Amino acid sequence: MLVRHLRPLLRHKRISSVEVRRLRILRPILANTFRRTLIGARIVTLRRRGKYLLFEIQPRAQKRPRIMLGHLGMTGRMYLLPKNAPLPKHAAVVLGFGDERFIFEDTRYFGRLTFDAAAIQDLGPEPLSADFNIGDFGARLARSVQPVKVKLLDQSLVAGIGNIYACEALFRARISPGVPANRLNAERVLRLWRSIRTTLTAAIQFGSTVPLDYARTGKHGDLFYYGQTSEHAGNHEERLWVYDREGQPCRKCRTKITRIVQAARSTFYCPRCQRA
DNA sequence: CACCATGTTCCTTG
DNA sequence: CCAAGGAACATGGT
Repeated sequence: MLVRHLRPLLRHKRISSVEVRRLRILRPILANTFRRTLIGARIVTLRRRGKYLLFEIQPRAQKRPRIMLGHLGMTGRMYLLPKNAPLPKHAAVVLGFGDERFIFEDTRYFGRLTFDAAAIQDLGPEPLSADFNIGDFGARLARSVQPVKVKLLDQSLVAGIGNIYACEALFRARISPGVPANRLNAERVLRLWRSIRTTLTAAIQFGSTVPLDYARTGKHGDLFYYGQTSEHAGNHEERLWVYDREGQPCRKCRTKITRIVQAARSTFYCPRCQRA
């Protein structure tokens, strides 16, 4: 969603200034290398890989384009502001273009903006692409004794699933989160494979979980924000089946949603709909 | 003060 | 070498 929103706004633009306000965001590269590559460079296009944004950059003095990786971590935001607008408190990197500025804001500074490609080397397949092969998926699950919920967060198994959609996909697949990955039978593996795809497809339909038009959407109501173009915008109370719904009735069977902790992360599930 | 938070990486242990 | 668990990173909301 963010890529779709930003791509037309950034495409073909030339970067005139680079301000790094939080070095940590560039890890492991140095601010000088980062600046040297970007000043005067043109943004060719934007893509996505898992949770990473890929900025294709054509540096001024080099032939080959370079790929800059962006990751939002937990609290990262990327958006454009007019040049005269005040910078937010946690602006980590600011790129100037003519009369606008691209802002990478990140309250907790867990996000990244870097040319280090190592981060995407070991990513698993894109779940909505033909690369997401059910045979490989089942084989990987069969080799792990980890609880299936924890395994879904492994980015080398499938790229891009985070804590929210791991919970949501398991609900749709009617699988209990604590089941060891290698104890899922073929039927459950198939249900999980399909649920990952329907969960993510629905999430894209509903809209983004981050504000896409920050300048206009300054108001922060709940955990979620919606893109202006979403057909379902405003329908957020219907959006999630289990995530962050501890104690509330399951939308299918009215049983109270349970919260447990796995690998130091919250897992939400319906103990009746999702059985071991 | 307590606990919680959309994520990844590093360190330790087995 | 690998897998798994936990802490660390850093800030803010409740």
